[in-house]
Amino acid sequence: MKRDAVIHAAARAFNERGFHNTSLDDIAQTLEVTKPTLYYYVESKEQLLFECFCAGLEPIRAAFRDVRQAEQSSQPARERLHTVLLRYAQAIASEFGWCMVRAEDQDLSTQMRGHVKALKSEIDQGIRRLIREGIDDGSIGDCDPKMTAFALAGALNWIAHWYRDNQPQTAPQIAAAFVALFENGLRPRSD
Amino acid sequence: MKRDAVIHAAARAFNERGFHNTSLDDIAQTLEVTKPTLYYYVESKEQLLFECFCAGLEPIRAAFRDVRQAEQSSQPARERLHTVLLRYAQAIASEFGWCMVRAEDQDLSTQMRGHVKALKSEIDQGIRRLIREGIDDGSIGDCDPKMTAFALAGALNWIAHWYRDNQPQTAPQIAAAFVALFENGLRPRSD
DNA sequence: ATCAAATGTTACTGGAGAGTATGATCCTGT
DNA sequence: ACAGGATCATACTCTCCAGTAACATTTGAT
Repeated sequence: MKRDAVIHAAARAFNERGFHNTSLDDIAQTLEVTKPTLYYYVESKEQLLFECFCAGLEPIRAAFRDVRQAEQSSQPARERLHTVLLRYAQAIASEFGWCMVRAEDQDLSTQMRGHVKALKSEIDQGIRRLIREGIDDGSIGDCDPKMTAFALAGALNWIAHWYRDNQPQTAPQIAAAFVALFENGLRPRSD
Repeated sequence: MKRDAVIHAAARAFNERGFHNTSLDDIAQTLEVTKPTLYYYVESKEQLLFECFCAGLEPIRAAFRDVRQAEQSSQPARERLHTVLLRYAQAIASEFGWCMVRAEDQDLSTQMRGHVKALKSEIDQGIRRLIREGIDDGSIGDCDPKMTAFALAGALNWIAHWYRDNQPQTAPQIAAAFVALFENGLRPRSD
């Protein structure tokens, strides 16, 4: 579907220049078509942003589904969280990172804003739940799940602000370094 | 100086509606004046954003100056980092948080963009340095200073995305929870 | 009192860009 | 071969808003 090409081109453009500094003419030019062509595939600039958001979010939701399915396995929750965070980081480093993380609510209509909030909240709750499970099974030390989830997600979301494709580290390497820090903390460990 | 009132009003407006969804008329209305009055105090919308950025950043720079001055003290670097991060978090939770963290480079002219980048880099380098010192004096475990600085700053910067004044937790409480997590890590500790 | 400077206002310009009206062309099935 | 939908272009409209010109008023120093 060419519609996907439009979504991808939009995501890349938003990534580079931001939503308001990207005109539909810009996106069209990238695809070597004209603006009305875009309107054939999408009904407004706002919807374009929304689609980019959803496209980028999907891999993260998939990660949650996977660990949920493996829930019966005796794997401690901290390791399941580890898995989710790795995939989360890669999603944020994708071309959709900007749309998921930096786009402003105010650029969306009330309905879509509601959708977006619900999806974001779903992710947040998923992380909190894994943290609670970790506290229960002893794989995670005592902490406030809400604040901890904010801190973890924040550090990873921030990747969208500085990551570029020509980075020396690949996304998985960055994710691994981050998760190691979260797990071990700054203070040296004896074990 | 009334100029400060303009800066503050702009910061609050950008915070609530974003840069591009805020017109100068909006800001002027908040102050019960008209648009040309703003131009008496500031020469462009862009400069307004820049000033907000600088105003918000200043407390962070001050925090670095303070710990630098206390460098001779035998305080381990991890504790000095702790201090800086607490003040950093409060700065991000201020009304200037949006301007420091969410504003896009592309909304600034080339020169100002350069300025902003330099200032941000200065902060980043300061954090990295404290981390290196901590590794050297043994108060921080082995880690990559660059990635660690990104993770710490990212988690704190992210506060600007979700913090609202009516939050149950105050900014210092949030900061304390975050720093505790960074220091101890998720894995339970025996000590 | 008076004249600048400082501080504001009303009423514009100019450009950018989202979205559209209208019509051309291509492609597919019959 | 040709009807009709799918795909795309040209050439607009319309609104919003940053920035400005020209003019009013207030304030402070002499």
